Amino acid sequence: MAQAGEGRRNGRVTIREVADDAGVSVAAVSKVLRDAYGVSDALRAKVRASMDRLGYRPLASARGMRGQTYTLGLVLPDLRNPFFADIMTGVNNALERTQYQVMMGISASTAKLETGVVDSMIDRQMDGIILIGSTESRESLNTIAEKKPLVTIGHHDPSAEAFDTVNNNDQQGALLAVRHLVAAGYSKIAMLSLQGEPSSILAEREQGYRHGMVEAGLGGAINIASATQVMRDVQFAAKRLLQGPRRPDAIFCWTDFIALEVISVATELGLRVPEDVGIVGYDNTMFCDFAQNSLTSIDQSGELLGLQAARLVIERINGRTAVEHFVVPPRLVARRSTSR
Amino acid sequence: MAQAGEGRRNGRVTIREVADDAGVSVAAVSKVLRDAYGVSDALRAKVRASMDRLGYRPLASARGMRGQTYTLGLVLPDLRNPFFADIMTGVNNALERTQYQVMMGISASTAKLETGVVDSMIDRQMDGIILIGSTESRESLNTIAEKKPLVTIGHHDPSAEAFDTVNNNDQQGALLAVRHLVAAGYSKIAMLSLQGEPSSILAEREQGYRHGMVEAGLGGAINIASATQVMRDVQFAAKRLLQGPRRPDAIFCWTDFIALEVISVATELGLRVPEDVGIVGYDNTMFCDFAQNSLTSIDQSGELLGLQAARLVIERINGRTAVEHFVVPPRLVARRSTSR
DNA sequence: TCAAAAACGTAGAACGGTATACGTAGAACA
DNA sequence: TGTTCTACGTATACCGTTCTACGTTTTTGA
Repeated sequence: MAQAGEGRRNGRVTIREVADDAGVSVAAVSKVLRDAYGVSDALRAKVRASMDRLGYRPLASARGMRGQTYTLGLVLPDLRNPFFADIMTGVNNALERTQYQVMMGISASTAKLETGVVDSMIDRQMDGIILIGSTESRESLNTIAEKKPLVTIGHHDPSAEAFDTVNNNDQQGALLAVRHLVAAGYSKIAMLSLQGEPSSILAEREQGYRHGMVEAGLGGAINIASATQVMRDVQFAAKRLLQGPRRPDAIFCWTDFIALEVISVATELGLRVPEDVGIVGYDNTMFCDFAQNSLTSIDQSGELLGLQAARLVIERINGRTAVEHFVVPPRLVARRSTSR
Repeated sequence: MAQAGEGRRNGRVTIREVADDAGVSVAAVSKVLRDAYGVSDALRAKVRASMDRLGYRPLASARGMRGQTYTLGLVLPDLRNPFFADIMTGVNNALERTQYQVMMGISASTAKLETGVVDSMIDRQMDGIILIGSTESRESLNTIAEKKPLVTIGHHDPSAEAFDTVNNNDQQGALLAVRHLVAAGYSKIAMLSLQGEPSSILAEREQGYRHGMVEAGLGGAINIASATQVMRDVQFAAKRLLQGPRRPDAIFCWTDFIALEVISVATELGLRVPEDVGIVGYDNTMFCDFAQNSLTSIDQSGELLGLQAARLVIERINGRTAVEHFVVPPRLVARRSTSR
């Protein structure tokens, strides 16, 4: 076991070899590497040339021992939801011209796994952490923030001090959805929410939904069902709603791919979308636009969220301590699934 | 900048503190950590207790300097394709009871970015690398394999010696698709393939498609179009096919989400699926099952592929050098999109 | 009963960078 | 002309582990 590892390590160029090649000290090379103070242009050029010639790449582990690893950790709840692809695009754009690299981990939407992933990112000396759709408590997040610069996406905590948050206005997004449905003539509007560890964005969306219903004088029709992200569970919940005594004429779903599944269930039950039941999703992912779905959805500009999160975490790495809470307004994109 | 980093590092428990707490040497603690030879049960228990009491976690960077980091790198081409979620499930299952952790990177399906991601994983001392849907050349892969244990998923190279491969039989998968379409009464069967850097799995699928067409006496109708993964591009290619002079009555698409897009385009053009045009996808991702899609697809057991890849890379880390090529047979799942 | 072997534990040199403390030369200032 | 800065380089301790080499105790075998 050690054998294979040892054999492979050979051939790796070290900072010492670069220093020898350039005829300077190790410290000088390190300075060039870090863009540190006290290097002349001539020396910099000489060192750069040697690095290129030898194909030198600094070892992140070694750097991590005393300085930075130039690695950002990004935790996703789930790989099936294409919304996260949009966020990643934004993150990558923000990092394009920096020397930072992102490594992703999956929390599978459970606090236990999420903690494990985050801990292992801290163990791996990530310089900063971006947490998407976290279900952790304020204290847990503060604990993480004590150790590493932290930014959350999709976690509402406007009074948080130790970490930054990036969000769309989920309450308003839900409100837009309800208003749109009401305007389209629906009145028995239900919401399908997420079951499991309580998440602040779901709380916000539920709040917005309630608000919208009351505003439209439909407070009596408020009806929030919930299901985990497991297929079978969603199908069951959707059937319950659509076959129950208080059958809704519209369902606002907390995320697109759940909405697509609800469309599927409705279709199988012989219900027509949008005539018999209107459906609204959230995130406006690429699948909404497919003709067979044509799903009305709330756009929360995932790419922008990712971009901002990356910007904020790098600012924190560079020393900012004042908290920042970034909120983008959501936008409703109407499609056929609600055009009654 | 250093300030923030320094302030945060404080409080981290080191192996020395554990050793002091347990009243043993640092080396002894390290041995316990690595399950190395020469520790009595009593010592092990004592050390474990101290580790728990102090909340000790070994620092990956420091471990990486001499030994392993217990981190596996996994490179995905794309975050939008839900197929990769299946693979990840398998990988995670395989790693459940080990101390390995996976970190993911995205190659965006370009060799340049892929090289960058892989290099940065090597810099970060990942113990092994799993590459999904790689478009790199044999030499590049060999170069990587020289440095780290490497396993590819979705890359055919049965004569590779330096790294393991895990695949489904793509040629057979395509063959199944064509045979199924022929049996359902389609004859002008086109294939929509992937444009860009040549990929061996696409080559295999095209080969299988050709083979199937010839076998059915339809050699003259062979028609392979291609498009990148960009939405607009796919739509354009689909329209070209469906509005062209040799309009096919069925299209075999290289992956599900492309097929869903083709269904969308066909629908918008007023064509009925499956009556006017039959559609087959590949990967049998969760979206195929939705009633509005009901997409016939080829299942390649993503979860199994992920599981095997993780197993193989760990075996290599543990010293195996003999090459292994794992191939799983694909399975056609018929749905409404081809039931003429 | 004694030598040899096995089991257990320790000391301390790596690993490849970073960053502090310091030396030296030339420029600027009085 | 000396003094004080500033710019540029260097030497080297240090980060938290691993792992080899070695010493000591216990067990085994004849």
